[in-house]
Amino acid sequence: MDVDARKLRILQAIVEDYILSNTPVGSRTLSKTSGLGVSSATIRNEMADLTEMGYLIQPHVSAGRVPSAKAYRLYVTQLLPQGMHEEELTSARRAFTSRVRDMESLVSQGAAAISDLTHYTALVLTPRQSDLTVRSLHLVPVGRERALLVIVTDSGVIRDTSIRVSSRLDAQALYTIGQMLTERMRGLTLREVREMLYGYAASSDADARVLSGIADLAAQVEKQTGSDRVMVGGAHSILYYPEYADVCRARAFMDALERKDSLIAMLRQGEDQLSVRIGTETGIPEFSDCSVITAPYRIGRGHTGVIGIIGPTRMPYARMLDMMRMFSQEMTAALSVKE
Amino acid sequence: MDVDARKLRILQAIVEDYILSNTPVGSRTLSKTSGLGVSSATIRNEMADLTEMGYLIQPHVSAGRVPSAKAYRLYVTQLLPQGMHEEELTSARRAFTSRVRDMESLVSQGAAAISDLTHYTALVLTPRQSDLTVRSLHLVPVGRERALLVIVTDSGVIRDTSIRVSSRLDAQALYTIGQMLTERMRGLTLREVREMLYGYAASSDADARVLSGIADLAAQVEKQTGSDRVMVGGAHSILYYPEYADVCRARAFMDALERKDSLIAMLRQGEDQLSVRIGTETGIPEFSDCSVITAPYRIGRGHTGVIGIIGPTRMPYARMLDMMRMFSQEMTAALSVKE
DNA sequence: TGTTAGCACTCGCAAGCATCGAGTGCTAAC
DNA sequence: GTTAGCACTCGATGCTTGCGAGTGCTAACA
Repeated sequence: MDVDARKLRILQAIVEDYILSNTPVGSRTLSKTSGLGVSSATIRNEMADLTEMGYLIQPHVSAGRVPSAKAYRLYVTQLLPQGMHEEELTSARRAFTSRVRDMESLVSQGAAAISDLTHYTALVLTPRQSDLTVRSLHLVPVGRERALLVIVTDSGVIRDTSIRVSSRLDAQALYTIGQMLTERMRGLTLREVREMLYGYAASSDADARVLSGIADLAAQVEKQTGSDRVMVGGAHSILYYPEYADVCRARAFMDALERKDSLIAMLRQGEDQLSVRIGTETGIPEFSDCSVITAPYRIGRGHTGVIGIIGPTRMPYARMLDMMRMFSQEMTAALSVKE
Repeated sequence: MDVDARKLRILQAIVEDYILSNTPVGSRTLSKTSGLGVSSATIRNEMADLTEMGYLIQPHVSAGRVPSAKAYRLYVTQLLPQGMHEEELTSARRAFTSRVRDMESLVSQGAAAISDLTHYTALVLTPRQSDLTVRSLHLVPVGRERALLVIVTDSGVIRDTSIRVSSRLDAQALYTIGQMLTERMRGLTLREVREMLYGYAASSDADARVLSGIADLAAQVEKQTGSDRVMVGGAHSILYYPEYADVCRARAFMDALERKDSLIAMLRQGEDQLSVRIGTETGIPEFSDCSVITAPYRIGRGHTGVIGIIGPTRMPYARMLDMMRMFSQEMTAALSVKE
């Protein structure tokens, strides 16, 4: 059997009706409201075909039809209405840019901002940074035996951590050490820096305090740069959708959000382009009734992070895709201006 | 009427039974399980008195009794069992200290750690910092026209923000400016620094770039130090309590957690000592079925932050009080070692 | 005078049952 | 190919009923 033009139009009407109403769509209501100009009986016939083909699901024999994941997939791939809601988009853009003005807040508050503006749960994956190259290193005294290590990379990203240093080192000495480290490490990747520092810790004949300081530093650098980090914003948004009126489901959803490693894997998969994953396509069982829209953002030369939203499969895809595309552009723009 | 010793014992038994079971406590079960050595009829008489006095509530005539907020208050004030669960406490202490090893993670991850260990929603209020005094300032170049401003205070707290600076300033110039600023501002409070910087911005005859950089900086300092910040951890913990099986209630709870200003006001109220607030004592309508336990922690000389947990009034108060006391000690210890 | 056994009574809860109505599938007519 | 008509399905709603945990009261007892 073939999905002809009329079937497509009916399917589109069902999906869009269901997205708004969250109740099974009946043939009678559809023939009245959709403006297709055919009677309910005709629509019933087509619906029977679409059900047979797996695009529609009947919760029970005397209820209307509900779109399946396959239907959403078809809808997103072929049926998305284009270029609407310009005014909504520009106001969201304004709200977003005014909130994430500086780079630090971009990643930490980005998730909250995206969630606020979409009313879905937002995910932000920070770029992996082991292969950024170092531009300079600085040591700033912050107290007895403590210094702040600042690493400036060629993408302008700062990683700063507090480390322990020898009490014999004053501000001037730390400044000099910073310059020395900069000279030796400029142009190396963070991974190389980490390995070099482990080398130092093993071979240097300086006193134990400096040794342990450097080892500390290496460990910190490794921890902070080697692995992806993911931020979740607005997890409670899900409670506003009737799909999650059951607390057990909401709980399972939120627990899944805590398992950062699987989230990271999911986000990394759609790393290079705007993508929609529907139901089981997410690869996470708890999200099999959800859809995930992800978009990459770039920081410096080719290092990508990912932003995403997650919500019930019943989602206004067109609007959300436009929004995510916009957020991605804004994040990338914000991060490249600051270099 | 008087609350005699036997009434107290019965009330204690009811509260503790209810905390575990979350079902109204009946006279028959109580006489069998509590080991009070009196019959159910006697307990019924006492229960009737306690109900009349406002300590117990009857959901309906043929259900057992449920403790009122007044009962919890009496329980917390007079009836708390002392010095138990040492082993649980030490294991929690170990888990906590291993997770919040350095100062940066202490505040940001503290909320998550406390929530994980208590299974309640955790709150961490950062100390107000406008009256810390400055020890030194540093400017670190992080890219074209951008520098990292690091403020070191006498409590060892670092506030760092990224600011815009003139492109004509290289690393050496920034270092010198940092030294100059340090000389002028050492010993001033952050508030004075902010005002001084506004003065600079208004009066200086340097070029516009430096002016705007300084103004930027002043605004940032004001933003980051003037106001309290509160972190919420484990908001979804609430979903595990049957009291919040209704999604509407859970939603109201989480929405209330988003209103940071009222949270801050609540936390600041119990600022100086370990405190329990029950039901309406929290001062937040959405939390009128909740209890809040807060404990102060100290950073440097006298600057206090507050940690707290929030959950249903049906809460194992003795254990949680011990835990919060411990967390408060650990936070204070961790923050004073790092000075 | 305080405690206890006994008993009638209350009322939420779950199960059973009838009713309702939105929506379907099928058939026959257009 | 489309449509009107009609019997049928089945979840949702609402009502009744029986059950049982728990109460309050009374009278007997120590």
